[in-house]
Amino acid sequence: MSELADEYRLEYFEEEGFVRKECPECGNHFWTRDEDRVTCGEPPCEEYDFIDDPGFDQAYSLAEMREVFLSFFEDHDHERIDPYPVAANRWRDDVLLTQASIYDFQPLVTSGETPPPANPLTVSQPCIRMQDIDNVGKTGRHTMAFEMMAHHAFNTREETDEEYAYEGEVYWKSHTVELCDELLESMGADITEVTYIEDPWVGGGNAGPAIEVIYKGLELATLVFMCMEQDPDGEYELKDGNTYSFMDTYIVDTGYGLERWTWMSQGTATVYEAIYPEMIDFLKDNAGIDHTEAEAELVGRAARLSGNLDIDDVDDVEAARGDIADKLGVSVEELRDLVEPLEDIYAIADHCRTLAYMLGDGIVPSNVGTGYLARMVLRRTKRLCDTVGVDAPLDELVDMQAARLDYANRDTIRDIVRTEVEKYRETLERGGRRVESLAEEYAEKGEPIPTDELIELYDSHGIQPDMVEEIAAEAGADVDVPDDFYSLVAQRQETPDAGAETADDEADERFEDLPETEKLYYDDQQRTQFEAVVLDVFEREDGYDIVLDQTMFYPEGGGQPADTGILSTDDATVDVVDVQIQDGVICHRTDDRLGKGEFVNGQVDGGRRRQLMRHHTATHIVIHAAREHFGEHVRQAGAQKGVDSSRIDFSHYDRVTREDVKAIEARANEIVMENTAVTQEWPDRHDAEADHGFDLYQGGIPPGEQIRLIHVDEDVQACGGTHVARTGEIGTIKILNAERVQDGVERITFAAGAAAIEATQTKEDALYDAAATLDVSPEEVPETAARFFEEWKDRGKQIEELKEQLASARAGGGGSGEEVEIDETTAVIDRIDSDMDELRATATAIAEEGSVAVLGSGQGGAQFVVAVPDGSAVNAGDVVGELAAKVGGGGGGPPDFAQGGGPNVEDLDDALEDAPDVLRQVLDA
RNA sequence: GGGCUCGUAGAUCAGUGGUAGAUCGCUUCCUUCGCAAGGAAGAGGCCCUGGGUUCAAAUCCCAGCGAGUCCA
Repeated sequence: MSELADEYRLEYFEEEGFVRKECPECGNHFWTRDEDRVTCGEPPCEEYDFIDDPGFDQAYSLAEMREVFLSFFEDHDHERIDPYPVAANRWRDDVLLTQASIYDFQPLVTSGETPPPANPLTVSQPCIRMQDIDNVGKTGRHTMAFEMMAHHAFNTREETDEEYAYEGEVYWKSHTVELCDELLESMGADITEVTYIEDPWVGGGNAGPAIEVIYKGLELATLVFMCMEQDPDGEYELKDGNTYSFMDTYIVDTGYGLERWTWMSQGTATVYEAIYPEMIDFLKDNAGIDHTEAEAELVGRAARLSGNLDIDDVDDVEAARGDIADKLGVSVEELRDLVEPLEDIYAIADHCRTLAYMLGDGIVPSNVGTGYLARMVLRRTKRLCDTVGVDAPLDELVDMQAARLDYANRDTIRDIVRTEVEKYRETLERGGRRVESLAEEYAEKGEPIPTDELIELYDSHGIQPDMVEEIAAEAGADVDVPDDFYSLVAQRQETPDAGAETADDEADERFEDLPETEKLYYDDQQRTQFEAVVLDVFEREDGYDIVLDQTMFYPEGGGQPADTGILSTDDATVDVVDVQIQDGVICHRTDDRLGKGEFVNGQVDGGRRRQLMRHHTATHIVIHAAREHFGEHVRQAGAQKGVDSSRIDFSHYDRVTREDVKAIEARANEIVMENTAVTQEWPDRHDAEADHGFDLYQGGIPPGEQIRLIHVDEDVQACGGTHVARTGEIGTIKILNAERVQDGVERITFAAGAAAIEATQTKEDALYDAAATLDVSPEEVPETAARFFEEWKDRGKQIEELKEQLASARAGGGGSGEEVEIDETTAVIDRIDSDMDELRATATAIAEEGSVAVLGSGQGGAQFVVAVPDGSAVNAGDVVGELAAKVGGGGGGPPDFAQGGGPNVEDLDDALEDAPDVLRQVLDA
């Protein structure tokens, strides 16, 4: 750490007369204006000093504070930008949720590939940190949802030769601290009390010096100066044990906690009361929490005390509870009864805000990804409501936060919450029944419910151990929840190795030197013929990769398969079977080679290409129609175009019904019939984002300063695929199927153009065939099929009845069977060539008459049934075993009724002849 | 993306290779002025689909479809 010490010697500190000190408590170095200052000022070295004594001139609400911050930086030459969604996986695949403002600009802007929307800029970015979920409500200062107010500046070093999307230095460390100081002063803070602690930052492969800003015991901001990257040869070893070196880009990354600034301005006991007071009041009222003045005073003192303690997570809170109770002169139980409901209410308010951000940004609850996180938060919130006795519907609570945050899709949010709460209720009901029967079972045995049952209940059925305890107690069963329960669950999840990762193809040096191929397929998407020069040819295992200077062949990408076709010179023609793009260079996989430097004539398979274009444009239309039909939360989650059919996966919180399909199909074909123009444009990416928002990037985020937009009707998407010129060229769109691929993700398969006609005809053929078989018109098929099915069932019942009648008739002496006296009883031995059902019925009937039945059948192999009347000493299982052995098989069953058989039908009669002997033998044994 | 659990009567679920069951609901009858309830009888099952193993599969194995759940 000390290696970076020089990085903190800022001009600003020098000009303002700051001194650098070392905190005697924690050993950290910090900068202060106060020469007499001893500690760094951050708990636990020092205590909160702003509760009931706000550190700013006036109290601000959350919204007011946000505005003060953003306009301060606007006044200091920053451009204000709109916040990004909390679902960070919309633009990057390494994280699920936005956890800091810098996430907005990773990885494309921080690496210098793409320019920032403005430079410098300021933003108040909603963030969600799931890792704080257990602390919320308990520590008094943790929230899962928060807004990180920030200002960022993106700089590149003067001396670099590389090209970056931004150039030169906007400002760096000194000015950043100066701005922070000025902001604090403008709020009325006593800046001699502010300390700047040196705290190098490392994360996500980047690093740099950073400064924590502490005021009155509260960390108000972190100023990060990202300027290093992980480098095995780097000269700086930082706290994560890796070595780092300086980058060409260096970025000011600040984070000012909106909630904390608001709290500082109000000095309430906890942060929650400062940021959503009206919601806290509502929840308290709804849960019937009504404190006497003495109680309220006690709660306030407890909050202040816990604020002053070294509390980083919920375990500390539990540990500290006893100390706090002592200091307040009450029992731990008394304190807990008073404080716990409040903690739950704080958590509910925070969780509802989290849900409002998530659902408001279009996250759909699911069993995967961000959807799973949303579901987890929702269920947890519902449990908290039930525990503390809040009976207001959850959708109303989430809506209160959504209204505060000004979301436009509040109806959808409420709908999603209602659907999810209902699903959860069903899960609980199902689980409850399961636990009840399990509890009764073990209560009867007098055993506690074993751990592996608990693990399965949780892992497979989503039932928390504490819920099992509750229900089991009612049934009188014990439950022993082991301390390491969750690690046992994790163990069960472990899989026996995922297998080695596939090794990357080694980089081809000749390949890297090639220029980017000129893409003719964007100039005129209708053309299929072109001329080009062969730049290079690579021999591959199963053919050749030919690189041209320009091409009309579309490489596989964005869910659109590659074009096929031919390349020909004066004396040779090769087939193009696949086309791939890598770093802008397009490779044509061919069956034979062409000479380097030759002129070629390229011809794309036009029929195939046109069909792919129809399907690609149709994909945009279908998703657009689905969005119109279901709402804005519908978002592409993957797509694959083909020649015969295409499919599109999209987020939606309910099943797609037949009615939905019809409506979407109708709307999609309306757009086709309107025959509107499909247009492309290449706007600046930030203009495009400003105009259309992040919904542009349904198929992924492309790099670069300009992006390609495709307009179809009112739909706009960033897309690299090829499209028809007018929607009418699609001909028709036929939805073939709708299915659920994951919870919260639906798949629609459809066909366009000729493929739609073919698909429809195939389906009609099936209907016509069925109609012909039933000898009715297609319209009558459903009714007739239903009638036939009913009749078929009736006949089954009739046959069964007749078999039973036949059986009792046979038993009554109508059969042809041989009767033999064995011991005291009569045995009927007979061969009836019928199925097992009839054999069984007959045997049962004979046994009811008081005789032993030994029946054989040659149908479907040699089969036996032996039935024995009550009180007979014959063991039917043994008899069948012996007989079946004679036909090369086996058999068995209970002593009074057994079945068996074997493959050798020709030995059946012999076996039956031996039956009397077998019976006697079995009796004697 | 991975793991796990479950698909049996209208509903909820038993049934671990050998004749498909229970409870509730439903229908009819009896008791009652009527209702709640009680008594009696009865109807209601391609045991999710398709393969495989076996003399024999609701049951065991594989695949698919459907539902649920945990984790990243």
